[in-house]
Order: sequence, then C-alpha cells, then structure tokens
Amino acid sequence: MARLSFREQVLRVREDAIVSSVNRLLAEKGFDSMTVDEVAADVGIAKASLYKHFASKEALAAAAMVRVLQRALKVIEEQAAIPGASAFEQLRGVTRWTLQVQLAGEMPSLPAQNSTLRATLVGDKHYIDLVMEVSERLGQWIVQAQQDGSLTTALPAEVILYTLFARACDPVLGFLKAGNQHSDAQIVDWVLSTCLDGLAARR
Amino acid sequence: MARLSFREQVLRVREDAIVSSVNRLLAEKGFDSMTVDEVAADVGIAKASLYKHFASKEALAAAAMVRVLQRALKVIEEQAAIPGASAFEQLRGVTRWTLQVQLAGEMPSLPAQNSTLRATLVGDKHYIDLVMEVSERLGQWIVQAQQDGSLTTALPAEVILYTLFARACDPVLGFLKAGNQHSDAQIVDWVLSTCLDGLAARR
DNA sequence: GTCTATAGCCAGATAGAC
DNA sequence: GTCTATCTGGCTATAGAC
Repeated sequence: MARLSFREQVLRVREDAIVSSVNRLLAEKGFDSMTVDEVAADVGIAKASLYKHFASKEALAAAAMVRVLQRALKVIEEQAAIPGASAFEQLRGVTRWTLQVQLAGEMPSLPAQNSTLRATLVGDKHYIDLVMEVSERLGQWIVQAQQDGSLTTALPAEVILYTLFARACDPVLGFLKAGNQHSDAQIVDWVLSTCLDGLAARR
Repeated sequence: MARLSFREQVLRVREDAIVSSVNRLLAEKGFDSMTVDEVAADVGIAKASLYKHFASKEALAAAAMVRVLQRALKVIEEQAAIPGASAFEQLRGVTRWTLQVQLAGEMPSLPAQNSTLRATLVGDKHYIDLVMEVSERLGQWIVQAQQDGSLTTALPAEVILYTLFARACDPVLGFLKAGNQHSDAQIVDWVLSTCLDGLAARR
C-alpha cells in the first residue's frame, strides 16, 4: 500500500471520525430519524464540510455499512485463525460478535424499504463486494457444519445464512436491555440460544 | 353494545377504510416513508378530512396497531377453542399466523426508536390493553408448554415471549420472498422451524 | 476545505368556505 | 365532515466568501 501524505492522513482521520458518528447515530435513531445536521454537530464541523467528504446522506450510511462489514470480516478471519475450531463454533463466534455489537449500540440500522438508499448501496462496489465476501465466508462454514452434522440439514444453507444475518437487527436484544434486569452477557447468551437451539425443548 | 345510528355506521365504515389503507401502507413502506398525503389519496378523501378522524400521523399508526392486535386476539381465541390442542401447538399456530400476515404484506412495521410515536402508543389505553392481553394469553401458554416439557426451560418465559413477538418483523421472510424461488407456505415453514427448532442439528 | 447563509423542497397540520 | 388552499417547520443540499 502506498504511503499517504500528511494531508491525506488528516483527511482520513477526519472521515473516520465522521463515519464513527454516523455509525453511532444510525444505531441510535435509524436512518430516517438521523439528520445530517446532527452528524455535523456531533463531529464538530459545518454541514457543508460534510458534503465535501460524502455526496449525500445515503453515502454516509453506505460508509457506515462498509465499516461494520470490514469489522465483521476481521472477526471472521480471527475465527478462522483459531486452531481446531469447528465450523459451527466459528459461526457461533461471529453471531455472538454480531449480537454484542448491536447491544453495544454500534450496529447501524437501515430501513429495508427506502429505495434511494437501496440504490446507493447496490451502486457502491465496495459495499457489495464486502457483502458478498462475508456471505461466501459464512456460506462455506454453513455447508461444512451441515456436513459434519452440527447444523440442521432440514433448512437450505440460504435460509440459515439469512437467519444469521438477521441477528444484526434482532429486536429481542433491545426489549431485554430496556427491562434493565439482565447483564449484557446474559442477554447475548439467551438470544444466541434462541437462534441456535430454538424455543422447543431438546430432549 | 348500543346500536349505532346510520350516521355512526357510515363513520365507522369510513374509518375502517382509512385504517385498512394505513395498515397496508405501513407494511409496505414503514412509518417514516409513509406520508399522510398517500393515505388520503389511497382512501380517496382529502387530507384535511383525515385529520377530522385522527389527530395525527401517529394516531393513524396506533389505530393500525390496534386493529392487528385485535386480529391477533381473535386468532388466539380460535386456537384456544381447538379441542385437545397442546399449549405448544397453540403457540405454533399463532406464530404461523403472524408469519403469514407479514408475508402477505399486512403487518404494519413501526420504528422502535421514534419517540413521539412511542409516546402516542403508550398513551393509547386501547393499544396498551390489547398488548397486555395478548402478552398474558401467550405467557400462559408458554409457562404451560414449559411445564409439559415441550418448550425449553433453559430460557425465561419472558425471552420466549419476546422472541415470538419478534416474528412479526422477521426480515428473513422478506429476504426469501425477494428471491422469488419459494412458495409462501414453504417460506413460512422454514422460518417457523428456525424459530422453534433452531439452526443446530437435533440428534 | 472550512465556514455562514440560504435555496428548495416536502410533509404534517390547519384555516375557512361550503 | 368534506373540500381547496395555505401555513409552518425541518430537512437535504448548495452558493459563495475566505
């Protein structure tokens, strides 16, 4: 990778601060309720300056998604580096991380229906590439875990993949946290169990 | 119940048409993307007339939620009337209905973060009463199913209740439907299985 | 690239005639 | 209660000076 000039480094640090704010605000309020004014105020720069870095509100959201996907990929690689870990354990590790991120208020939440946002996302090659990379990595583990008998074969791998992805926006975490009765670790364990073990008793 | 005058019946029919439109638009676009103009156009009346029936956009959403909760309660009572049905089977029946409603595009979706919307909802006694009634009915079945050994006792009843409620906004249904590869019945069966049986193999 | 100031638009809500 | 027309505020995005 080419070394960056000092000026480029400053730029990158600033953009990183912007994406951090966007990420947190998206997790807190969702895309529609988040305003660009808030982002600017949170970062501590003028709104017009934001638009020098990112073309639109949608582009801000896309940048936040890219970052969280990069974090996910890093976690996947960490799991892959654990010696002797089974595919099932690796999937469980990644899923646990996803739940922890959401519970920590660091998982951006985007509306599935917003069409201009979708257009920006599917037009963002960086984002699409990351989604596909994550899907393929998880998909391989899923097939492997089905073959070694630890994941059910009653469901297509596709259904399992989507179900794992959906943990990123599972509302049960928020319900339980709102009750203020349980520790974060306990909440994560329970939701992970609902996902992997299901609600029906295992005899 | 007192008989309604003709004028009151007309009013009620009109409000029912409004709530139907709101319900469908909320399912289609979500609360933030739905506009009151759209609702008025869909019903075929002027926007100002809408505001004679409902005080705000939030009140429209609350009315839609009340209606879907009334439908849910009716389904619960139908399940309760099935002779010889176990608590587990009754819970599964209600959950299946929830998934079917969502897949049919009839489940209103509200943002969990919007504070003015939440304020309207918690201030709506009719809504709150229905939520509590549904929760209590399901809660009894959950405890019963845990006692008879069909539902896991590794999770508190509260966690199971929230997990069942969350099926009303499970994004996996939409993912699978978007793929256009599977029948609605197949999709419902799969998602119901992820919920009750989990992803891990059952030996 | 940063700022202040503002354009332009859109959506929720209302005025007032009928 | 229904309508047309309008108000009002807030939001995205940009102009233009520095």
